[in-house]
Amino acid sequence: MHDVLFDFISKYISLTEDEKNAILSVDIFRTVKKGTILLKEGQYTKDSYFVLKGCIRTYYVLDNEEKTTAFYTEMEALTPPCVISKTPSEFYVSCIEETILTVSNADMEAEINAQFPKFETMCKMLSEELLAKQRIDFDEFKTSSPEQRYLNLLDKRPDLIQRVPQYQLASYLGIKPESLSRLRGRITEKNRG
Amino acid sequence: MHDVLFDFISKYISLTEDEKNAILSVDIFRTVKKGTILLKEGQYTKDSYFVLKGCIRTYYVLDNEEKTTAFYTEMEALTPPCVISKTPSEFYVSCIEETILTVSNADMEAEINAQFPKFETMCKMLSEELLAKQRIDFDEFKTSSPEQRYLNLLDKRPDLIQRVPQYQLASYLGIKPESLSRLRGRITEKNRG
DNA sequence: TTCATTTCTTAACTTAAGTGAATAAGTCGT
DNA sequence: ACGACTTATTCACTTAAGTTAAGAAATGAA
Repeated sequence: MHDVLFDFISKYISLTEDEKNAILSVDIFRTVKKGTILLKEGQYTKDSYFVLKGCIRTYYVLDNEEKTTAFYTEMEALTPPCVISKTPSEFYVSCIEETILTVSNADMEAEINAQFPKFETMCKMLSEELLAKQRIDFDEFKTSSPEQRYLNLLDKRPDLIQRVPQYQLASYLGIKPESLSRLRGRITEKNRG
Repeated sequence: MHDVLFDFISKYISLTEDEKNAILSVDIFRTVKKGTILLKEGQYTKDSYFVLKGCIRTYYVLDNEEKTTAFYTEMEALTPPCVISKTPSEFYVSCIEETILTVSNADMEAEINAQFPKFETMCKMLSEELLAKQRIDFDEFKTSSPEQRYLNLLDKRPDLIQRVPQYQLASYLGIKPESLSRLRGRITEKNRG
């Protein structure tokens, strides 16, 4: 299981056995079951998450409706904005499936940095890469219709459509569940001709 | 003029005179006039931009139509995703107004880092902060209607509505220029009763 | 100032998303 | 297997965005 973490890290920097042990000695692996809420709206937290296996999502509750805005699956990391801004969280984080993840914070990061500074370099590379990736996603979202977004998702992350309830996918695509259902109908209609 | 840059940096780290000089010795200040294209689709580049005064925008050309997705004004930084991914750029960067900015790349950054390592810490903080900020923006975009987005922009960045042509604001809001014009009419209509 | 070009508005029409409500299908725990 | 609850579909209706096209307003250059 730890392999997933080290495979991920090795994309950025190479690790000696000592360094691996340094990480294992501080890092906390957690297994959480489906439906567990890791973070609630209004809570303060310093924790970042890294998904080793499973799936978590972030959602807001607006006008008594859940608005899901992101999913994190294998090898994906989430640092909630409230960790950076030191304000109460505006969203919830919950587990869609039984999930294995690491939970870490700035103190732990500092502890690892103290033992090998290249860890900080990795963190910088990682957040630059995430920033660029998210920028592309945002641009794609802005420049395409709900239908194009759905087809794009089908192409890029087909697994999500299998493992996630449709009403959660709907807000992720910026529309209502009824519209997604209709839109899907329209597409299969087309494909039959 | 350099003050804008140092004011910005001082939000993250404090600088000695020597350190300021180290930055000035490598950094390149450029003044570019309205309409100048800093980056074209298909080009390779290693350059990041930091706006000291003025405004630049990023836009795609899709189906022969410009799709503007972001604006950068005073104290805002842009590292195009293609710099990170080392692929040709998917978008254009151009100046909306006469603009003063710094243009820097990883080599220059390394040169500064060599002289004072806390610069890297600042870069990490900066990209983490930008990531969090962009995440909030994306979530707001997903969970609101075009009209709410426009009203939100009016509230948060009223300057943009003044300095940017409306057809560029439209795609930034995820709609067509005609729809933005109509939407604005609807709003002023409401406000008169 | 004048002309050309760019940007914005308006209108009629088409298409799709939002809304409210009812029903169907699927899931979970006992 | 049963009922309770959650999730997905469907329908009729409303609202707003996309499309096409024409014309008005603003901008810029000669």
